[in-house]
Amino acid sequence: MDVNLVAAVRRFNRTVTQRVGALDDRYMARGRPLAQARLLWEIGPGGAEVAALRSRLGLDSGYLSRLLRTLEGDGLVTVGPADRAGGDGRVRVAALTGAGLAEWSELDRRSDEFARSVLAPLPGRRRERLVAAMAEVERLLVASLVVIGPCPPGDPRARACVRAYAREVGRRFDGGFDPAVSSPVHDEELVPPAGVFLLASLNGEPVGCGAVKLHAGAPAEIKRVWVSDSVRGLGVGRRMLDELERYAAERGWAAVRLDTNRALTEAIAMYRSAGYQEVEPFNTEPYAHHWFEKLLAP
Amino acid sequence: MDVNLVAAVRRFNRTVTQRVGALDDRYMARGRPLAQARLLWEIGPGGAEVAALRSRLGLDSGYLSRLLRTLEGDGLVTVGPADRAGGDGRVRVAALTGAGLAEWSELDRRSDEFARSVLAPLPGRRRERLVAAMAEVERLLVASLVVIGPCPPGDPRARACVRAYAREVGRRFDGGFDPAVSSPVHDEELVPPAGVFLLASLNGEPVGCGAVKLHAGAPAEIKRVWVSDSVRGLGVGRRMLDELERYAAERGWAAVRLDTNRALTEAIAMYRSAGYQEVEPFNTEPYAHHWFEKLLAP
DNA sequence: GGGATTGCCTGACTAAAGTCAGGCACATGG
DNA sequence: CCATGTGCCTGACTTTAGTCAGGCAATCCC
Repeated sequence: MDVNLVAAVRRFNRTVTQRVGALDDRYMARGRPLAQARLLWEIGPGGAEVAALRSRLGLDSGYLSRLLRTLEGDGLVTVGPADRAGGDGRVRVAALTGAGLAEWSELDRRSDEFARSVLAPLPGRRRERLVAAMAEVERLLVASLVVIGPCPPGDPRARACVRAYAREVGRRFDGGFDPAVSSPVHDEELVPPAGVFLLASLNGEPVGCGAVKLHAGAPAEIKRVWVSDSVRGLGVGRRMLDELERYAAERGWAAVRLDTNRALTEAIAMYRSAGYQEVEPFNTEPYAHHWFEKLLAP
Repeated sequence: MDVNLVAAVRRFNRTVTQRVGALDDRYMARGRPLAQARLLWEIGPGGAEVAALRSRLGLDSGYLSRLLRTLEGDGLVTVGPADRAGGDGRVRVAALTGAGLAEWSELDRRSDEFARSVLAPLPGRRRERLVAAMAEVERLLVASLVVIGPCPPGDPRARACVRAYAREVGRRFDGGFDPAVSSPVHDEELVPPAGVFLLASLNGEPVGCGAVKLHAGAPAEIKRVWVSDSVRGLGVGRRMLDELERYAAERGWAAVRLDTNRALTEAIAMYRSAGYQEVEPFNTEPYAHHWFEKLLAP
């Protein structure tokens, strides 16, 4: 990887995280310990479950409990049982009191003020360029936060991805898409050792999927490669494809293949650029127009 | 200010400083307290004076001393008197030992690795776009770190700016620039109550200057407005002008004026866009081609 | 040369952050 | 309905970060 690019990223990290980050903290914690301020902020006007707070802030259970007790003692927060009927009686939710809400608004105001202080010294044009550049950095950084890993096909997140996939395909195919007509894929085929289902997640939210079936005595077959709109163009599809190929290659398969619909033009371009060759139809999938195959390096 | 811009900056701050910043810290501090790791890093292979470390890291004198003692105890650092002949016998320099250098290299390697991990998931094109956007964000953020404040004209930083100003003017004027020919400005004229000299600094380094003389019974006169190349285009000149005008207005002056050379085209454009009107020559400055005046709001 | 200043150090603190073990109440799956 | 697990809590700790006052030696400025 180009050394100049790496150096530029390092410079950016240094400038931005140290200076802006540190300043941001000072703005947040108004006399209050930073951890408390962050917690108060994270609870927010709508309240939050204690478990959610723990995972969002990455805090130890005991430490969080103590922080909540302190805020409760200051009259900013109330912690009580979740009042959802039929809910788990163990989970507790934290909510802001009137005073807590006032405090939260103050934090919100300060956060706003800080953002303004970043923009204020710039002339109008540059302001817009800064914001545009920030949006681009943010969007592209997201790519490094997407993690791809195996997931049972029955998992709700996996199901959500497959549904999103079907919805999109239904919207884009000329004559719509009827899952009953397409050749079916059963969950058992996507569980090791028969195959695998991979999920791409961003901060725990599913943003893409892909699967491979390891057919005995035939090339492995890639299915259901899908990437959410929110992260399209960030190379997630390509990484998914790489992972699926790697899975097959590591288990001894020498080739993978897949079929696709002519409406999915970006997908087709990606397959070609990833080294897939168009081949004669190898199945009778009614929605397919193109069939691809790629030989895997051993 | 546009609410959308503010919201975008806040989103950026949140994503970048919290996620990237936190990760960066984890990468840095390998088992060692973060403050120690940062200090080790800041000392660097070339060593550093203790005073410099204190100001760069913003640490309390006692705390820094203790940190150095700890690193010394771990055999990573040696602290000794500065060995420059004729140097101040009180200043001490910290230097890395062999083990310290190894540790430093490891930190460097990790920092590199982290930068790579940000770039790695992206396809090549996007990688370059990310780096370009980062560079733009960094550059434009710098504007918010520039502070403008009064400074005695005899201060070495002020002198450095005035020298840089004269150098640049000498380079750009058709026939060069000879300070002896130009109408002189004496330090006393730029000290309250006669006038003021303002310095623009970025992290303590001078990056621009400007001065105003409060003539009795005449418009105040703006002199020596200069901005370093490194921060040009970020609105620093305009801010400097605003501050100088404010200074004069607050003390009861109703107008400011200035003269300038035709070679300084951006400056002339800035004066016009800031509301300055071209007027007849009000002095006999040999290097001036344009004279401007602006009425100040009371 | 003597008083004030500066650079660095030590001792004596405090507050914040974070860890760990255990305990109670509720939930869940046989 | 019992064993096991989960969510939250408390008590008892440690480590890290940071502050403040004072002190010594070198230096600077009359």
